[in-house]
Amino acid sequence: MKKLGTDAIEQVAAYFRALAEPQRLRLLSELRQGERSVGQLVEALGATQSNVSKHLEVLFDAGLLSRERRGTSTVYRIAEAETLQLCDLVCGNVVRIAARRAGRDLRLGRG
Amino acid sequence: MKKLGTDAIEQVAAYFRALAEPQRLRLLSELRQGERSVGQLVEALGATQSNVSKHLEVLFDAGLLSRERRGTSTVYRIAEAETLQLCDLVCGNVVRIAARRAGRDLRLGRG
DNA sequence: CCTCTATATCACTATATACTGATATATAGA
DNA sequence: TCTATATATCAGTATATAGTGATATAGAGG
Repeated sequence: MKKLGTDAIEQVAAYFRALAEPQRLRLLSELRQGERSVGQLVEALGATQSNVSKHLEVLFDAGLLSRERRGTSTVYRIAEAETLQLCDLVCGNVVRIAARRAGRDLRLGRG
Repeated sequence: MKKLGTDAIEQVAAYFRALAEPQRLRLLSELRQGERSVGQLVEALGATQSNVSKHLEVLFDAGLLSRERRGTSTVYRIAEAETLQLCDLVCGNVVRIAARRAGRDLRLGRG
């Protein structure tokens, strides 16, 4: 990370913010299997249509998803392979952090 | 990303949430140069001590930072190299998304 | 113990946003 | 045009959290 300007920092924060929500991560997880219509996603998550639509909008605005109108439906898909790479990296980090914490807890604060 | 349980999803979201704040990204950017005391970070960001301390707590709780008491000071550092890798990846994504948007804007909605 | 300094935490306010139910918009077909 | 379906958006509420100033805590030194 070089010196980032205020705008760039805010953009990066916005990117992370889009990912900082369980429901949106579930949507990404679902879309990882392939493109899906809003209705299919509503079904898959068991959430309200309004809720899913709004979260999809957030992900789309953040540039994480692309979409395409198909008849009366809108089909969403993950915009870039790098998004998945990112999720994988974070999942790995989370696992490592959990392991580190568990280890420290077991050794009673020696980590 | 395999099927993640509710807890795991929430943990990943929490990890992203910790990163979803400009002030915290600035702290990470500062700490990328090496360990720093709270006072040094207050100076570097030009923020209040209370504010910096709280953000450091959030990053620490998320497992992104480690800390060490040294006299009356507390010194923070980035806990894992992977955290930086993550930031770099996101910075790259943000740049690409911006470029994609710019291109689409220029071509009037053909992207 | 007293004081100085560094840091953490508290009480409070302001703002952002997740959620819901209702409504608006858009497309397909009769 | 009228209807049905799919999706987007609106209005309202509840909750989370960023920010501030004040206070509490902890270590160093007299």
